[in-house]
Amino acid sequence: MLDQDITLADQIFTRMRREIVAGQLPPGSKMSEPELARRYGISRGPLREALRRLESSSLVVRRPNVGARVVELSSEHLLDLYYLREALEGLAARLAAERMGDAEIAELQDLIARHERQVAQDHGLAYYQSEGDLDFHYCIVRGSHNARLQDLLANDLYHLVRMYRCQFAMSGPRAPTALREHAQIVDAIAARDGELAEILMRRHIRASRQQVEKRLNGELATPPPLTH
Amino acid sequence: MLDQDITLADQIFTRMRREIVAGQLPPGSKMSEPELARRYGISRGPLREALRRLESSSLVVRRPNVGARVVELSSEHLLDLYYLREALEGLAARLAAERMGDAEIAELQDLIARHERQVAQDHGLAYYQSEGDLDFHYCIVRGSHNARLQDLLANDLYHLVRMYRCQFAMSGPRAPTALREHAQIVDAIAARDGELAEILMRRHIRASRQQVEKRLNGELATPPPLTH
DNA sequence: GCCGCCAGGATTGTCGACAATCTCAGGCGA
DNA sequence: TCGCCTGAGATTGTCGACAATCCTGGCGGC
Repeated sequence: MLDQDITLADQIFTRMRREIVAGQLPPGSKMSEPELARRYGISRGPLREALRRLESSSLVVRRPNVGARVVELSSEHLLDLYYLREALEGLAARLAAERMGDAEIAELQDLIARHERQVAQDHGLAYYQSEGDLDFHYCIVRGSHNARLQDLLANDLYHLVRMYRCQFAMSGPRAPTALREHAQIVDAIAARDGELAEILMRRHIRASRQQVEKRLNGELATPPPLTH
Repeated sequence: MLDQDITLADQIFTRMRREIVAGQLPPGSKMSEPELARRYGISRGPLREALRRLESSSLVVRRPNVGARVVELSSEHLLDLYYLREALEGLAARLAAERMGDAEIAELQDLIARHERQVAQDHGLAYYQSEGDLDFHYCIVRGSHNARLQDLLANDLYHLVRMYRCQFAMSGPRAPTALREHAQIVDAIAARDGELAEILMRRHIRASRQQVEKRLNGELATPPPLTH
């Protein structure tokens, strides 16, 4: 039909990933192969393949002869993730400043301008928690022209980040600040200053991490990680 | 029997990964499922699972309805890999300096001492191209106490690095230099100087990358990438 | 002579069934 | 009453077979 060239296992993989990230399949819940196969109307073959791919995306954990469960979220792993992003996206920003074409940079500037209009309109409430933030980071990563970096961040880490955001109900008051930092990074890239772009991006992500750490320490009156 | 708790697909996965890295399954070669299943004496089910895991390790590429091939090596992807390692292992070194226990550091120092004795004995010929180099880096990564970073480097990237080393016949005259740089990094970690450890590690990997770039540009009379 | 079309063969994707393994409840003994 | 062992039940791992899809070679038309 439209894009039926995609294999059945791929469809189920994408669908289950979306449901896990959104929380419809809650963390820690057991994923019975026969049950899921009935639920999605497929056989266990493609389903197992989808589970294997979800495992390599770190969205489910499998134990041999026991089964698969949706990954359990922990504040420790969330911080691990931020450290990784700081290093990887810092690299991406540096490479983007060195490698992006002029057209790509213009597109990026346009994206930032759209975000600014949207934030001004919404009073900056729904920027950070929406897809807008990840959109920006995704553009930078794509601009790095490093296939492996792109694959790693876009196919694995960002889905995990979105999962944490949904589950931990993270939004925070960083929306206007984040947007300003984004604009600074774009300026550095437009100026072809890779070193500065890397520094700003690392600082940007470190600030997010530090805010999460504060929240986890209970220093901020924001939604707790989860209700157990 | 010994460690039969491992599932059949896991055994095949590990075995095929070893053969791909060593070059027994040459890059670009087609991996027919019936043929491989006969060859390893298993069915296509576990074999497909092993192929899927090899794909997520970037050792094979699969196209729907077409099949799997051993990944093609390219100098571009090799450089991508070095950029990633520079960022990730720099992070690992910083975290290691902050988080390693005293016992772990003593172990690391012991490893370096053993390497020094070995290099003195072998006149430094076979250090860089052996597993010794990756052993060192693996210890640092383990010391980062960041599960995701550890998983990423040890389970995926290092196998790719070893594959490139085997296929490109990379050794180079960097053996004594590399060992000296390793010792400096260990000193920084022992001094709990995370910032310095990161700088030194990044410089260490960048130097390797630059040497590879020179070689790819034909400025060094060393084995060419591959004979086509 | 070159390009497009078509059938043959092989390969991959998918399915249902059987065997091996784990989990959990219940009973026995100390 | 607590702990260990055992057996039923369910689940995962593995296998072989069928259907859908793709590559290869040859043929006909321009």
